[in-house]
Amino acid sequence: MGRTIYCGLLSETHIGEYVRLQGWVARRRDLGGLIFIDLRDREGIVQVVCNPEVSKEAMEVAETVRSEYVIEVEGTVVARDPGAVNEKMPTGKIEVRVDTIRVINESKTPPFSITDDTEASEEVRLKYRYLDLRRPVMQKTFQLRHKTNKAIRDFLDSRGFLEVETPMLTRSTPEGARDYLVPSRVHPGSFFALPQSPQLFKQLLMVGGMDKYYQIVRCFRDEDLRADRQPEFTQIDIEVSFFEKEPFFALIEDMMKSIVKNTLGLDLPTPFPRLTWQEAMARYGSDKPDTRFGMELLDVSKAVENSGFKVFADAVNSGGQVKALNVEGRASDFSRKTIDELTEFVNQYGAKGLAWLKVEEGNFKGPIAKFIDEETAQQIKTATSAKDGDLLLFVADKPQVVANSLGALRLKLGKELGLIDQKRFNFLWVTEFPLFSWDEEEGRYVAEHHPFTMPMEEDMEFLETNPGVVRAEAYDLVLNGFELGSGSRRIYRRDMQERMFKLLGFDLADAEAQFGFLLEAFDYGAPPHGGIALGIDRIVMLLSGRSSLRDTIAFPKTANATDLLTEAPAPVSAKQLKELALKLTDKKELAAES
RNA sequence: GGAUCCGUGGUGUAGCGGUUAACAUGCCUGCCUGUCACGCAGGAGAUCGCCGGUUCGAUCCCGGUCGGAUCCGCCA
Repeated sequence: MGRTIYCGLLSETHIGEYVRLQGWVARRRDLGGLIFIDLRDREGIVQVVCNPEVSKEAMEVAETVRSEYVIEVEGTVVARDPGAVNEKMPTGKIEVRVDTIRVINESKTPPFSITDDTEASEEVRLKYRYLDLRRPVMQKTFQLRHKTNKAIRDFLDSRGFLEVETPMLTRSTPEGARDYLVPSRVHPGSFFALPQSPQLFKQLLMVGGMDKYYQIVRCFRDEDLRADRQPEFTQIDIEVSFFEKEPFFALIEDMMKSIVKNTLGLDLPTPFPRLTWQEAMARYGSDKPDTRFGMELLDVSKAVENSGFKVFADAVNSGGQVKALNVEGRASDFSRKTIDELTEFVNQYGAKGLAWLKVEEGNFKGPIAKFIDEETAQQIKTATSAKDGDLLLFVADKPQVVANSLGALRLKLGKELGLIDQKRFNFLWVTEFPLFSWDEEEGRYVAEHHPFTMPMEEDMEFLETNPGVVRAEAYDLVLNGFELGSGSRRIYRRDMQERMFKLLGFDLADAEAQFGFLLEAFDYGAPPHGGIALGIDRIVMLLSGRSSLRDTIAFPKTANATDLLTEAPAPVSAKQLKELALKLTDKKELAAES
């Protein structure tokens, strides 16, 4: 016979009821003549009491149980004496007076304490992930993740969307992330790729008349990891036919509203603010700005272009810019040593230096102050609104370096100075992304979003003449400085798609070989369409206030792309390799040859 | 591919060119009828990640390697 209720759901309303509980021993307090057990299950913890005056047999069993034993108890829910109430526990006003205990399974002593405040390193937690998952905070995260998925499905169902699955074994296509490859046994020498996203399939579903599609789908990218990047991750992938931008933005806003309402119970204001990519880069130095605090990038290029400080003037006159952050009122918090550390920080982003000025009694102070003439000083003050007690931090460089370094510095300072309101959820659309970006390595333009993105109508004329300025009908949804996902209106005509491939430097035969199926599909009445894909892991991470994607994935990979629990990846047998017609080369030998 | 930080009883940390390798917690035993981080008394528990070098002597210094974390590059 099963449980009658979860431990964590018991409350004063159950006083007097006879219950059967099944769970894990979180803690045992043996007072000699009385034993308390904190019993834990998915929903929480409740205290059960074994008293020989109630049941001598139960007492004897209770003496043998240890941490993480799986037990079943039966007994009566009773109110605790006023003096024995534990205000810190949700179930602290009651306890269960035990009649019988049964040990269902014993447990070795766990390697770390199964509590929210466990001290165990992440390495240990991942090795014993099944124990880590028992911690209440993990249980809550995965309940939140479930609610997120359910909110998405309920919402999209109510709007007439169909969930359609697409292949996991598909073909490798050029562009984009490195593929995870799967060798074909039936076709030696040929490989499937695991999908980076279902992009082409969802477009084909539109050609296939599905009209409104969504899928909660696993995606794979064989690139290096970050705290917010895993090699396999889950997207909510959405595509609609007869796409129109405004209704579509409203749809996604309503979906996010529904997610936040159904998980955290909060009402999200809509519509979300929008920034063009240009403006985001100019003001925040990022295409995914965290708008929970100010301290925006301030352009002082005009102010310093004729100044006596050569570093600044030269930067502007060679096509670069000079921008500043105004750390308002905090000048006295920054010593030379701390500024030196900030300089090292921006060096990582390619900035050659970090100039600074403090404002004291209306005057600039600092090593570069002597190079700033009075007129320039006035102009800098006007451009930055600098006043007494402020610290100005400058980077002079190419626009991209200025944006990257000051954008990152802004975030770092925002966090360290406590400027960020952790309770806020600042959603933001970033629109009008560039269609292309220049790839130094390849010496050609590459698609900023992907090669199926529609250029903006008004920029079409520059496609061949000045591709760098062409904007795309592409947009990102950003939350608190994290990119939740990207979408776009798609190309749906063969001629436009072929033009795009040409611009990307594909020769027509290659394009035909790799994307012929898509081009051919466009020949058969493809409807205009567009969509978006949002990272569910990241959504859950932000909603649950965690700082690592690993905390939102049941069995995540380490930074080194391995699984410490199963020890995957692992070598395979010679027989398996032979079946797949694969031969291994020594990686070290390979490296030596090249 | 690069940078930085970390690796010492089960867990989390301290430590020092020669120590009986320290502390907390956990674990074991005993006592304890209102605890809830129970308390008290006692006890067990460490190849100081691995390999090599320097040294009379290395957990400590140096080099390499493996593992973990964060960031840059990379991630249409």
